[in-house]
Amino acid sequence: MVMSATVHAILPAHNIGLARPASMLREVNQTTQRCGHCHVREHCLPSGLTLEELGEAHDAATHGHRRVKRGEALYQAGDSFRSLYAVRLGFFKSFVVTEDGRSQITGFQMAGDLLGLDGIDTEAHSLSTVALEDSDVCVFPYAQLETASSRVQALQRQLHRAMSREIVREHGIMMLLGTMRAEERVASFLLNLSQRFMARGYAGGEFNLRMTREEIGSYLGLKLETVSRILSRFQECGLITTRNRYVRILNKLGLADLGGRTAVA
Amino acid sequence: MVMSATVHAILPAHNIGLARPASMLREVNQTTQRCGHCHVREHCLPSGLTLEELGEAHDAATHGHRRVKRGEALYQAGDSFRSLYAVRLGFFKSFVVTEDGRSQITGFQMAGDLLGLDGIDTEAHSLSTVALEDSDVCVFPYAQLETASSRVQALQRQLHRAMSREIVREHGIMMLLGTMRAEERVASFLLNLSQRFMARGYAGGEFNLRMTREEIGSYLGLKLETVSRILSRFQECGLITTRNRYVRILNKLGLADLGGRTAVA
DNA sequence: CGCAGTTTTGATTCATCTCAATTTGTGTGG
DNA sequence: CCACACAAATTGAGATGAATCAAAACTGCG
Repeated sequence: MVMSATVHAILPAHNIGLARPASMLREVNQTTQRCGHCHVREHCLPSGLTLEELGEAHDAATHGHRRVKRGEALYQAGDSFRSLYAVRLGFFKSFVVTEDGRSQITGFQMAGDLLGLDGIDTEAHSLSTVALEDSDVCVFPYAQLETASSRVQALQRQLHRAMSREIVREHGIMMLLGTMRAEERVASFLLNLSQRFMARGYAGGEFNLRMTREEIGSYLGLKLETVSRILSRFQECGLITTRNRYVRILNKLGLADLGGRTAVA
Repeated sequence: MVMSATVHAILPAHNIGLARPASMLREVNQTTQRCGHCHVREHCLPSGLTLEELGEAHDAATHGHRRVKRGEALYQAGDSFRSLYAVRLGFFKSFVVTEDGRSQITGFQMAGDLLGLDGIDTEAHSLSTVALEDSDVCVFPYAQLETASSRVQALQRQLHRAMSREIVREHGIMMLLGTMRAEERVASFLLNLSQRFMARGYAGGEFNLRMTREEIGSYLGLKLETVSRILSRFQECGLITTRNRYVRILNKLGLADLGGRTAVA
C-alpha cells in the first residue's frame, strides 16, 4: 500500500470554495504571521517541533508569505531556485513540459503540501507550478532552511521526511501510470483527493474539483474524453454523482474495489 | 529537459560484465575500505566534500559494506529502515508491489547511485530492491548520517541534492509513462542507459542489459512482447543491433528523434 | 547436455485515442 | 443584469497502438 502518510491540519470549511474574497485572505494573513498561529502548522514543515525548536526554526527561516492568483505561476521551469514553499491556502498544479510541447502534471498540492523540492539539486526548477485558485504560500528561503536544519535536528528530520514522502508518492503515481487501467486510475484519483480533503477536516464524501478534465487526464496519463467518459460510467454504476466539478462519492468501497488499493497524492 | 544531472565516476571496464569472480569483489573490498579510496567517491554521496569534511562525514557515518548476490534483496517493502546504501559495484532494480500482485519497477541503479530513500519518511521501506548481478554496496546508517550532516554542511547539501535529484528523475519517468508512445519509451530507455554507462567511463555505444525484457517492460509500462518487438523494429531500421542482452547503438540521433528528448534514469 | 527461463514472432482482441458534434458553464462588457 | 463569446464537458463513431494468446527458437545455467 503506497500512500502519503501525511496527516493534515483542520481548515475552516469555507476555505473549500473556489472563489475567495480578498478580505478573507487578508484576515488569514494577519492572524497567522508566524508558524505558531498557522492552522496548517501541525502538518506542515515545522510539524513535530517543540515550541523552542519551532521558535528557532522560525526565526532562522524568517519566511514571508506570497499570494498567487489563480492562473499565476509560483515558479516556472528554469527559474533559479531559492525557496521552498508550503501551501497555506489554495490549490496548485505542478507540471513538466517537454521540448515538443507535451506536458505532464506531476502533482496537485493543497494546504500543508510542500512545493519546490524539484529545484534543490540543480538550483533551478525543473517543474512549473501554477495556482488553480487564488492561493497563499509560506516562503522558506532555502539557505536559511539549511542553516536552521543543521541546528535543529527535528527540522532536518522533517525536511528529509518530506522529501522521502514525495519520492514515495511518486512511486505510487508510477505504479498508477505503469500498471493501472483507465478506470482504476480515475477511481484511485478520486479516492486520493477524498482522503486528502478528509485529512484536512473536510467531508471526504463530496468536494469540488479544482482542475479541469484535461488536467486530471494529464495527471493520470489519459485524454480528457476518457476521463469524462469514466466519470459518467461511474455515475451510471451509482458509484458517484458528478455535476461539473462537483463530485459526491456514493460508494467508496466500490471505487476502492476498482483500483483504489493504491492511493496516490 | 528533465534528466539526471549526476556525473559519475570512472570505473574499470571489466566491471561491466554480468558475471564477476568472487576474487575481484574481495580485492575491491580490501582496497576501498574508506570513501577516500573508493573509485565512485567523486560521484557518490560524499562528492564535493573536502578531505577534512570527508573525514568527519566518514567517521561519523562509519559505514560498512554489504555484498548482495544476484537475485537477493538488499531490502524489501515493509523492512524497517535503518540505512541508505550507495551502489559500489553491480546493478539493482527497485520496485513497488500492489496487494493484487502487480508490480512496477521504479528504477535501475548502478555504481554511485543511492538506494533506500523510500524508507526515510515512515521508517519502513515501501520499495523492494533486488540485485540483478552480484553487487556490493556501502551502508550508511541513517542515524549517523543525520548527525554528520548536521555538522558538515556540505554533506547535508549532498544528501538534499540526492533526494531532489531522485524526485526530478521520477518526474521524468512520469512524463515517459504518461505521455510517450511505446517506441519513444524504449528509445528513451536505451539512450538513458547509454548516457549513464558513458558517464561511468564505459562506451555508451554498446553495453549489456542487466535486465530481462519483462523488467524493461515493467519499468516502461509495457509488456515484454512489446519491448521485444520494438527492439526488433529498431534493428530493422538500423538504429541498433541487438543480440539478446547485448545492445549496440548505431544511430544515436535517430533514437533521440524518436523520443529521447527526455532522458530518464 | 538438457531443461527452465527468456526471447522472438504471429494472429487477434480490446482499451484508449482521435475526430467530431453538441451541450453546458463561465466570465465579461454593454 | 443580461447576452454573448469562449472554455469546458459530454457523447458518439471509428481508428489504432499495445495487450493478449499462442507457438517456436534460443540461451545459459545447473
